[in-house]
Order: sequence, then structure tokens, then C-alpha cells
Amino acid sequence: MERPDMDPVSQSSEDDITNTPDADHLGKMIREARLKKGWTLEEAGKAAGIGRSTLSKIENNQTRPSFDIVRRLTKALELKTPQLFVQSGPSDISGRRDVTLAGQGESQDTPTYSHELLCTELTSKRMFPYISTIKARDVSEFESWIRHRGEEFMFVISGELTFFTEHYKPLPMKEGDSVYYDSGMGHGCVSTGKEDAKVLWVSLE
Amino acid sequence: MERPDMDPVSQSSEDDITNTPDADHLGKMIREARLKKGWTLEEAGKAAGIGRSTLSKIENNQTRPSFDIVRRLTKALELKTPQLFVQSGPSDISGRRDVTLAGQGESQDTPTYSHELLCTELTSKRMFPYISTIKARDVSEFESWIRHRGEEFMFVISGELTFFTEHYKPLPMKEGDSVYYDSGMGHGCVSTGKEDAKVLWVSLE
DNA sequence: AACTTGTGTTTCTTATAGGAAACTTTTCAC
DNA sequence: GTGAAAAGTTTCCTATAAGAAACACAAGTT
Repeated sequence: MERPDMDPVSQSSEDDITNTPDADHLGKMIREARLKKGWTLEEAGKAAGIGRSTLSKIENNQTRPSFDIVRRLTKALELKTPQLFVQSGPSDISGRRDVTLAGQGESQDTPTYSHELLCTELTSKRMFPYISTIKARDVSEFESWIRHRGEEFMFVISGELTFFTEHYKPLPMKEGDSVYYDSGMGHGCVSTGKEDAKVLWVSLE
Repeated sequence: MERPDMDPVSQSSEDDITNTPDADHLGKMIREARLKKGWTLEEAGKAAGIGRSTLSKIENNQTRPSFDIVRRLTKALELKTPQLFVQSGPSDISGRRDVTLAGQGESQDTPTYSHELLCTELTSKRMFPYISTIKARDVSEFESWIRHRGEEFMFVISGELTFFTEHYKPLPMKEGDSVYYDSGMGHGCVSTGKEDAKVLWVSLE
């Protein structure tokens, strides 16, 4: 972690839990996001529904904004929420990598899918990649919707399949196609080719 | 007694963000997480460094906690931060999906790679999937390290390549292999086969 | 130069978050 | 049942967040 400027500019506050190493993280991120959008304090404030003075103070870490305010800002500025919470801790992947060779992942089977979990040694990672072989061959074998909080990306490695999600029409997919979706919607696959369909999933809660 | 002060007193704007349907989402989640841990208000408060009265009010949505307080709670209760931010709204992936057919992604080229960005219509997504064709064929063509905050997953679709990361030995990879790594470490690829190497990357900031 | 416009910062005031303690409810003992 | 201890809620007070307006400081414009 880099600490470019920890200046006495910030008021002579004392102890306080908020003075964590990355206490000025939030303001920096928000300013960065705002500038990236090319917005002024006025514009960003309006987009988020807050005053420009408030925003100025937040960006300069002169105030401890409420959660609501931060939420509005993250929405307006479309910034990634998890990183707002990052606090250097033990469960970090800093400087690490984890390799899984073809076919060497951790097996995990269900009636409808045969999963191979990838890169499972790195337990602190936030995304969960796995390769699945779709066993279901027709809709009758299709069990109930899968549904879990988060978002998911799917890429078809080989074969042909139909991808179902609530609120949408069935989606025929073939090698090289991909889809990104809210995994809170019910979803599932059925193989429609002669051979097994293989897909790569990356899941994020 | 519920929602004592959620009256139309609030500002004129139609899309007042605080008046979302899930305004009491936060309190519910926190209480749920606390009970899951089997903690009392006292215990949870102590773990997070806040008073039990404050926590009580937060759980009952009688207050709008500061971002700091929420951050401490998420840490103490180990709850997933993104879901605290979920709000039904336009820039949310709730109930959405985005398909990209093979070869139909958005092209983006660099001297060393040819990228095809996937599922770019869904701007609010948190993971960024793309397929890359590695142009570099020997180490001399290899430019400087790529390095960006976050984590990354890579899956070899076809071809052979060597994957480099700081602090590690070069990693020969072939079809079906995958690697997950801290993308803050310098990293990069060189194609080592006769044909172009194709990989799928999923990046998360 | 003075005037304007646009951007960010600093007062100043009011509403309210957050903690201590008082109060209420639940749980469990006997 | 009664009493005691524990868990949760509400009250009260102080510290402070958030917005309005004043202020500062540019970069044009005439």
C-alpha cells in the first residue's frame, strides 16, 4: 500500500479508529471517480443528490459521510463498492497467484452439472471460477432455477446449450458465446448438442 | 411502529434515492448477520467498536449510520459489502443479463494484445470479461509489466503461452489451464506456440 | 486593469448521529 | 407464580454531518 501524502494538513485529530492507515482512502477514491467522469463538484453533487460543499468536504476527508451519502455517490459515480471497504488485512491476495492445470480442478457434482472448481488454493479471492459440464440433455431433466446473490459471467468453451433465465427468452448458445447476468435471477442450462457442453463460469458475490 | 419519518417531507425530486423501496434493507441485513453469529447487541457492538444503543437503532432503521460505522460493522460481522449497496435502480444489474456472441465483442488493441471486450452493454457490472489474442511472440516483444489494482482470472482458450508475474517463475500454459492472481503484481503474456494464443480474462477491481 | 463566470473551499447554522444511562422486555432461575 | 439477570429499546445530551451562503481563486472577456 502506498501512502503518498500524510500531511499535517489534516486537522490535529488524535487516536480515533477512523485514523486507520487508509483513512483517506474514501475521499481519494471519490475524487478520482468524479474526475474520471469529468464532473465538477456541482455536477456530481447534483447527480448524487447532495450539496457541493458536502462533496468537497468528503473528498478532502474533512468529514465522515453517512452511509446513505456514500451509497448515493457510488451510484452516481458508478464506482465499485467493494474497494471502498478495503482495509489491509490478513485475508488478502496481495502478491499471490494460483494456477490450475487443465483437468486438475476440484470436482464437485450435482445431478445437472459436473463442476470443476479452479484455483481453489487461493481462498481469499473474490471471484469464483469453475468449469462445468452440462449433464442435462432436455428440459425435463432440468431441475429448479439456480439462484444466488451476486453476478455471474459464463463463457461457452465447447458444445451447444440453451441458457435460461427468468424474465428472458431461452438463449441458444454455442462455442465462444458469453453472457453476464444477475445471478439473483433464476438461471440454468440445458445441453442441446450431441456432445457435452462445457462452460466456464466466473461468479462474484 | 415502522418507518416513523419516511414522510413526503423529503425533497421535491422524484427520484429521491433515500426513498427507495429497500430503505430498510441495511438494518435487516445487519441484524441478520449479527444473529447468524449468535451475538447480542453488546457483543456485536464491542466487536465493531460501537455502542449497543447505536446498533439497536441501526438495526431498526431509526438512524442513518455513518459510512465509518457501517464499515466497522461489515468487518466485525464479516458481511459481504456489495449487497449493502443493492438498490433497485437503473444502473443496477438486478434482473438483467447481457449476451455477447462469439466474435461480436468490442475490439480494443494494444501492441501486445488484441482485446475483445465482452458484455459491454451492462455498464454496472463489477467483473470485466474479455478475450485476448496474444500478439507477442518472443520476450523481446514483451513490453513492460501490466499492473492494476484488483484481482484477475485467466483461462487459456487455445494456443500455448508463457505467463509472467513478478515474484514468480515464468509459467508455461496451454489450452484449459487457468490462473488467478493479484493484478497489482506486474504480469504479462508471450505466445509460445505456432498459432495465436487466445485467453479469456476476467478482471475485478 | 476591472468584470464575469465557473470551480473549489470555508464559514455558519440546523438537524441528527452516536453514546451513556434510564427504561422495558425477555429469559431463566427457584 | 416472584426475583434476578440479560437482552433490547428509548431518552437525553453532545458532537458533528450536511447544506446554504459567503469566500477565494482561478481563467476568460471586454
